[in-house]
Amino acid sequence: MATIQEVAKYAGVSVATVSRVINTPDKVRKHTQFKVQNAIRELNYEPSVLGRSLRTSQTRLFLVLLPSISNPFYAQIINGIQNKAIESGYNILLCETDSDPAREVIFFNMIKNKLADGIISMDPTVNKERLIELSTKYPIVQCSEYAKDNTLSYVTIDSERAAYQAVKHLIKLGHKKIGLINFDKKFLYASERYRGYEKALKEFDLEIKDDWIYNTKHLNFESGQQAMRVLLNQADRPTAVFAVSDVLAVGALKELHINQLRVPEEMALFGFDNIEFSNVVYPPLTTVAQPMYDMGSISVQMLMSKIRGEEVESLVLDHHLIIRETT
Amino acid sequence: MATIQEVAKYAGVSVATVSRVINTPDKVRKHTQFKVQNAIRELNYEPSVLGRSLRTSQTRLFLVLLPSISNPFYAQIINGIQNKAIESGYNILLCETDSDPAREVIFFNMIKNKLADGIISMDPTVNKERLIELSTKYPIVQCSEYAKDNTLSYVTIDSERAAYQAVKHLIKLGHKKIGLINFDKKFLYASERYRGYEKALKEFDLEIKDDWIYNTKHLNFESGQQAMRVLLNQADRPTAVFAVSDVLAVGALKELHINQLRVPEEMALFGFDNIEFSNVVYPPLTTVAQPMYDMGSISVQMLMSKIRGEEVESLVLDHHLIIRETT
DNA sequence: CTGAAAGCGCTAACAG
DNA sequence: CTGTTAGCGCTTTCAG
Repeated sequence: MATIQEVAKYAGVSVATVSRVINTPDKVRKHTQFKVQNAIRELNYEPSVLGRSLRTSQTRLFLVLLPSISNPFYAQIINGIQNKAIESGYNILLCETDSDPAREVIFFNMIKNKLADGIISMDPTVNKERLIELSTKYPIVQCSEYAKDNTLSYVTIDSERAAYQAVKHLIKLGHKKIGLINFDKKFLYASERYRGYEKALKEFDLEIKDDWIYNTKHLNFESGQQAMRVLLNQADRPTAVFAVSDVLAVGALKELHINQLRVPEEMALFGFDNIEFSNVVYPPLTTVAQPMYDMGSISVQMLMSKIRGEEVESLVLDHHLIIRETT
Repeated sequence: MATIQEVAKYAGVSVATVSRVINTPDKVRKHTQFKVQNAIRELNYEPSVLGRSLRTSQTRLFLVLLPSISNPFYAQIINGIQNKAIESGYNILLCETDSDPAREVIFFNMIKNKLADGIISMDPTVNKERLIELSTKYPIVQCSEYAKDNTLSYVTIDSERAAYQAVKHLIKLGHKKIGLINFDKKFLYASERYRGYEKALKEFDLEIKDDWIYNTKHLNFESGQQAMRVLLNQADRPTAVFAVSDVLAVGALKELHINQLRVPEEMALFGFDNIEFSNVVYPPLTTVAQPMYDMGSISVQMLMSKIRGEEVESLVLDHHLIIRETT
């Protein structure tokens, strides 16, 4: 790679002028501009982000933190993020934290080190205190998952209400015994969806039975399957189950197949997230759709505002139920 | 963030000494070390990657190029990459190219700009010429997908042989009419898997019928489903189908469900990749397992060797068939 | 409109 | 063992 000095020498001007041609062309005479442009082309020059960053402290890059790329839920959000970012002249780097605090620190340091201009965090396992502290100094936006702290901006949905509606839908269908496959309640959305579940059951005077609630440790197919196995093993088992994530629901569905239970006749199932898989399994999964693409692109807009130093309002987007064939 | 100067002043030493304490502690007296360590702690100092990079031209970061994170095939490879990278003191940045050449350029520029020390490319759509050219200057390794060019290192499997074995397995089961759901043959693995398919059929004197071969444009569930729909619509339809990717196979399976065909009795199905989902669908998919984790970690080792300036041998790893219930 | 020069944070000779 | 200093590639005053 040629450096700015080489270009300057080649064009017979100073480095300052080269820099001006690149950043503020109006301040340079047309003729000089032309000479420099020519040198740039000839030498195949590209400004070094490193040198520039060191000087200006901006990289036009931002970090997207997510726990694991194997959860398809993130795929579409990232799509939205990526498109909007590129539109705004930014690039994104995906950072898989694997829910490992040590790894998180590495990525946080990247922003401290000015290797990135901002962070979109989608990681529910993120250290909230650290995130809040960091957000006082650097542009940070939370997407989907969020900490209950008003110094931190987020874009998300109303999980409690969505869960409430899902369970209500099961009730309207005549179900009286409704199970819940939940994720570890230390995650905000898990506890919110639990509350929605609870609220619906209470409203219709239905029993909330501990035996019908299973909290998984992990968010993968196997956990969902195992949860359903436990639920099925009860003498008095539920006739419908609400799973707080499609990944869990799909795993649960597998267990139903293994036990040759007819879905939804012998067991109804309601998922959450509307991941691509949910429409490929058989029968297609009834689920809650989040506006994933929008969540992604909006979080970028929010981040851009923050970078510009503007005040940013957090946002709760609409969801909707997608009734397919498991209910 | 505190700078090295502030630390130096606080500790009452020169910046050089601070730098030494960080990079080559042995060259510093214990007592001085202690003072500096203390200052570092007090001021919460972390070396700026930017300043360091500008000076040393290394970031201990590398880029992982992949077309799309929504293909679960990559998840496990990335796992292998990530673990090995961290072990080696490196960090990775995931770069989704979306098969968009423009985006590719951005990431390639990052390495030219010394923002990363190396690249692992898993993108089959990557511009091969550019990659080859780049690889003469920068450390680059291909993982899974590869260009047939011996200047470029890769780690992969023998796709042709794997496909051959898969189809042979179907033949041994008594199938005489075997369809193929393939991906665009401009991708090397697609053409290799095609060759394996062809070879097996020829060996057993079975008909290779164009109508039984469908090349999808995209690599997603829907394409697989559509492919199977076409295959089923034939008057003389195959009794078994080999799909070159689990994603396609899973989509195909959905179409079989919709048509109420019993699997494998009325239609057998063989996938490829052993993605997590393949064992969750019903019936569980027979497929080819690639050593994804190993591919990931080996590609890191290869990249490290390259960074150290060593010669690197490309590698073809073993695969194996996983016979589940769709055959 | 253009050039000279300072400096972003760091490392690595070089001297002592 | 430690300090001084040049310089990585760039942008940005400040003069002219």
